[in-house]
Amino acid sequence: MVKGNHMRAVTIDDVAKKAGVSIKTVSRVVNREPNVRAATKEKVEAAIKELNYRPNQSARGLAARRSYMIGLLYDNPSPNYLANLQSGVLEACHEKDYGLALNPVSFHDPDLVETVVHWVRQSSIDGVILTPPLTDSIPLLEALSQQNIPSAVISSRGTGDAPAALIDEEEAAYEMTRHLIISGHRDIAFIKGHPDHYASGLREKGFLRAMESEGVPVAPGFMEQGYFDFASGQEAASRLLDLPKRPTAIFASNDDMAAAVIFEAHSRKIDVPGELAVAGFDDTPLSRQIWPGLTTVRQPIRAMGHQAAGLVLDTLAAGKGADEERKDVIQVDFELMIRGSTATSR
Amino acid sequence: MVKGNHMRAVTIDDVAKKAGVSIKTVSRVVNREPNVRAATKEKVEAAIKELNYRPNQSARGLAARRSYMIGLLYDNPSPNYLANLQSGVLEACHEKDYGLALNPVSFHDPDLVETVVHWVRQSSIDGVILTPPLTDSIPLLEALSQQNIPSAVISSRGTGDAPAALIDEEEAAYEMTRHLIISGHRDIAFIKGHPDHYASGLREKGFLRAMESEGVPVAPGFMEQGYFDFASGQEAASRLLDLPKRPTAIFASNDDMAAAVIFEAHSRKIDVPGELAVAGFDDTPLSRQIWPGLTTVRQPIRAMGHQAAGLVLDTLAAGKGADEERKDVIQVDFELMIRGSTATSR
DNA sequence: ATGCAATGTGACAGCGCTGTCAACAAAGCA
DNA sequence: TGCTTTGTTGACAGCGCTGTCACATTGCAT
Repeated sequence: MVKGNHMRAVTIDDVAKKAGVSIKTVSRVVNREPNVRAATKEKVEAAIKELNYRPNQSARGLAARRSYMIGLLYDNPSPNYLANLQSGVLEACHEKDYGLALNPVSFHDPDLVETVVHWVRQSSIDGVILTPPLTDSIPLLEALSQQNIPSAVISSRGTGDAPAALIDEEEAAYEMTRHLIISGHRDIAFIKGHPDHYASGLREKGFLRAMESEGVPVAPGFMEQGYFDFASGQEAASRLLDLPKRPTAIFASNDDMAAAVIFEAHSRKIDVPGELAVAGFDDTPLSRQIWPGLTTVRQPIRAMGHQAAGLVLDTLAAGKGADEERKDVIQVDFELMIRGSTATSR
Repeated sequence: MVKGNHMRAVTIDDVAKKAGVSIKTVSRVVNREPNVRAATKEKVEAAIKELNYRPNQSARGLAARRSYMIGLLYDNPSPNYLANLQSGVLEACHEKDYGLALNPVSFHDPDLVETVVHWVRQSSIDGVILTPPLTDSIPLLEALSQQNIPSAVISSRGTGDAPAALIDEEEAAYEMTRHLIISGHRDIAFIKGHPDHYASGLREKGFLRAMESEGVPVAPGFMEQGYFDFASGQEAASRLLDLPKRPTAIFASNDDMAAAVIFEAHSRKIDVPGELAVAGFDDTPLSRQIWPGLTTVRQPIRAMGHQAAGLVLDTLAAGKGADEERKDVIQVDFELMIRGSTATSR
């Protein structure tokens, strides 16, 4: 029952002693504060490296009244989305020696705002990243802004003054629709995304704009409501494929629903892409793992996560507050991934 | 440029004042320490509730020399696996007011042990959860044990003395194989899992045991090496389906590889399950999203994450150290999910 | 040289909590 | 009844760091 020789971790004092300076100077170097002479800085950095010193987060957090953590808020996203995003965010955090706290919440929770604000306060979370559909909750955005909590949103509605990392959803949907039209389709159906997500509207708008600009009418019954999950996609597909004159192409607002369309087509022995072309949105791994490969819009989720975290961390580094109305919007490029599900054979 | 009316969060002093006791007593109640009179405890709890008090983690961490965080170590798992597991772990952490720190590492990193130990020390992580294949790194397990860092493993090799949450991998593979045999197959091929994972061996063993006990020989060339990812599954499937006398059933060691088999079959116009039955392992969402639905073994990953976190937190609560050789192993039930990919039609 | 701002550095308090230990109350025992 | 034992509570130090502010040093113009 040896009580573990918990050899004391190296502290700022050790570093200060070794470098022959005061702990405050070490603190300055660690926190990249100005007004440290280059020579001093080097000495300290050498000592840090030699002792392999890493500041104690609890002590830092207590003294500075912050946690050196940012929060990631999400509501039941697809595992692929979450894993990718998280990986990007984590990377950015790691670079800046920040921690990441996860907080799964519910968009429809009536106490959402209070829950989040209280969580941030009591954990001294320094900033938060919001993912859809939370990015579209005006009350939440307002509360965060008003409470002076630095935040960034992923793929937001673009409204609100939080910095954002996003793609041009409408343009992406527009181009995908054009791809279908150019491939020769005219009977194109669309499965809408979850109405809670602002992006759903943008994707729909892009679709409609392409149809209109190309002079292709949208047949009655060709706009179906979906909710971004497989089951809703399946239902929508089922209705579309039961239509007396069914579409020759279906554009679903995300990959899960597109996969469901292909699933339904398969089980009705409808050939994809021969009799039905299918397109999705997101480029999740799923799109490469089903057959035929799913044509979709690639969103660099991981990169967006990284960017968004960067935005929050920059805000933190800069003003130590979300005061100055920085309205950064990082728009990253999407890419059409053309795969088998829209292949035009003949 | 208002400096944010960061209304001071409620502290232990506020609670103590309101309850008319010393802060130490509040601390006792919060930490469920013994020797507090019931009446006192109630007073304190009332005050806590009324003020909506939650202890400051940084202060707690600093004073108690621990972080009230556990770490989740993983090496590039599938997004589905990670998301599920994490969700379970997070839930358990939440219940006990613990935080979760994520740490993606690399199994093949030569400094793995040092990296992990140092991370745990410097972040004062209180305990860790390991996921495959890290669970199979003897040096890592030994280091954690020797350094007295409470840990639990998910689906471990069962060796080592860390508590574990696992399923009977071999039995699951055995039963799945029997399912294929009973369905009338005799030409059954097997795609092995990543050799770094101990579970791969168990699944293979279960397969072989079933074949042997049913007196079904394994044809030459019917054991293929895979690495748990789609690409490797695709290569293995490709080789198997190119065989002069190809299998009528393929059992892949996980869903990603099984999906790849189905993909390959589709692209060669081989009917699944008519000409080729396919079985996987894990029951990821993918298995329901491809066509035909994938027969697979359901592992309750989320529940296992919850359990594993519970094991670590219990250790923490109990001995405040990993001293007493607790060798808990929670074995959870698996379930055969029979879907279209092994349907026996005729 | 001399003065004065700009720059660099350190002493020290204290962040909110837990561990230690001492004080005191209640209960058990002879 | 006095004494020990056990249970309950509080005073206080200090965890490792940052913020504040005072002081030391430098650069530059005079």
